[in-house]
Amino acid sequence: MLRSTRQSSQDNNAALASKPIKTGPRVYAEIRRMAMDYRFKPNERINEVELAARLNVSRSPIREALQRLVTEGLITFQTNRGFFCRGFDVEEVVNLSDVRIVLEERSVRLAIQRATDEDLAALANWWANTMARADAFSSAELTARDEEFHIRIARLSGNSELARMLEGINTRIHFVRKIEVEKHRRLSTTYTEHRDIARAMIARDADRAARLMHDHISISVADAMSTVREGLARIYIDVDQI
Amino acid sequence: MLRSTRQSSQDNNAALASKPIKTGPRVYAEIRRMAMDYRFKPNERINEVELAARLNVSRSPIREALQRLVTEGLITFQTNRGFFCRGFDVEEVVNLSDVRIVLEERSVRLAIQRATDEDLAALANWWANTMARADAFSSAELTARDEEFHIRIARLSGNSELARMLEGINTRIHFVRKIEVEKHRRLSTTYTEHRDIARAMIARDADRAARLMHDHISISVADAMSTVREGLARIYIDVDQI
DNA sequence: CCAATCCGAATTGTCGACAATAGAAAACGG
DNA sequence: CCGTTTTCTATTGTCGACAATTCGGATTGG
Repeated sequence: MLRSTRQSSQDNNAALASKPIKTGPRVYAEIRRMAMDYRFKPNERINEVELAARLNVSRSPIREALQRLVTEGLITFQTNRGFFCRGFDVEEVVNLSDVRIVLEERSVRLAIQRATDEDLAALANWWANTMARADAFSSAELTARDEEFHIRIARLSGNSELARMLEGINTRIHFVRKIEVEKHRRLSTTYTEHRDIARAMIARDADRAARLMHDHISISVADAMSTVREGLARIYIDVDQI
Repeated sequence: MLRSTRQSSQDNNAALASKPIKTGPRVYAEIRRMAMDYRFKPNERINEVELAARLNVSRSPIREALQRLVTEGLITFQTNRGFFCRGFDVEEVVNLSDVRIVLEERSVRLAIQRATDEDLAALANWWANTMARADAFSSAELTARDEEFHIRIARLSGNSELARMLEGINTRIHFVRKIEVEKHRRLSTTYTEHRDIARAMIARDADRAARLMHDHISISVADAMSTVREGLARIYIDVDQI
């Protein structure tokens, strides 16, 4: 016998053990992560009912979440045809990275202007700590740390809109970062580059910090792109998960 | 006797005379414009049923549109409390403008690199034409032309993501632009500034174009902000429309 | 054998209904 | 008279249902 969907969704939450997140935001977060990780096949239509069934909710919260993700650029939409996972588009990544570079340069410059010595020291220490424990982290965790380094600087810039946009870009190029991290697991150029950026910030050397940031991003993006072009990166994993 | 809502919405479309736009996108566009023009009282809650009644649709398309507008930064949202019109926040405008400056600088630089001579000539001609007919335009039309000038450059940059972000910023600072246009109706500094930018682009003088763009934006924003701070601008109009 | 046309199944678009929640008003107690 | 608790009302969150549309396969004609 069927229990009401509402009940089952409650049960589901209970089953997830102490996760009292409202279903709306939860659904949004889950779908978002799926899109970030290319868990939908590129360019394939996203079936609303199927997704709804999988997440144990009705189509309403699904559609709301999908609509939001459209404006965030994670998926696309065509009237009467539905939502589509974006394909992996090299030009898109290049464009986003170009934007990212100027925003991150501005970000460090503002942070150098506005952050306190304590803030910058904390940043450097946090990163040093991360570097020291790098081996203990999974690739996913390392990717998250990489992203966090940049986001922390954006926060220190004092410009919340700038931070917001960079976060938006991050979610869209998440996959590229993942490639980089997995590829260079041991080859720790990223780590020293971040360290040097932090040092330049502490020295309040805006031009140097901006240049380091610029190079850091362009090099890693170019590297990731060449990996992609050589077909060495698996874009998505076709899982028959529950 | 009540006709089905679907029918009445069809009738509504027919009544609007040759406007066969689907209701979903139409609703989104209308609400978006309302938000852009601060037709909701700042910081006030947006009542879904009221809005639905006014636009002759059910709450579903309303909510979808509102969700999208949240991610675009035009309105805010709190779980179980609903959607709120953003207040007019000076710091937000300043932050957005700061971002806008770096993006527009990048925009001109890329356009200078990539656009053809014809493209740039067309830009300059179009603007010259606009200037010549400036007196015939309403303030709203002039504002639109101002926005279009910048968007055209963004398109010429060849970076669609850049253009997209600038469009997003534009919708959020639309009100500030409107202030500027209404204030300087006759004082045509904007017109000559745009003209000079176009000329610098034709001359392929990237540094000069970028600098002009930078100054153009910072000056107009600073000017608009002082107008706002002096309380000379009416933020919204309380209309008891239909 | 291929192209165009026509169905029928699958999917989206929108709706009205109901449950859960928040906020306001009323009742209560000090 | 003021602060707290309770009740009530207005609003949001989610759902299932149905209409409109699209897509793929079968059918037909060349």
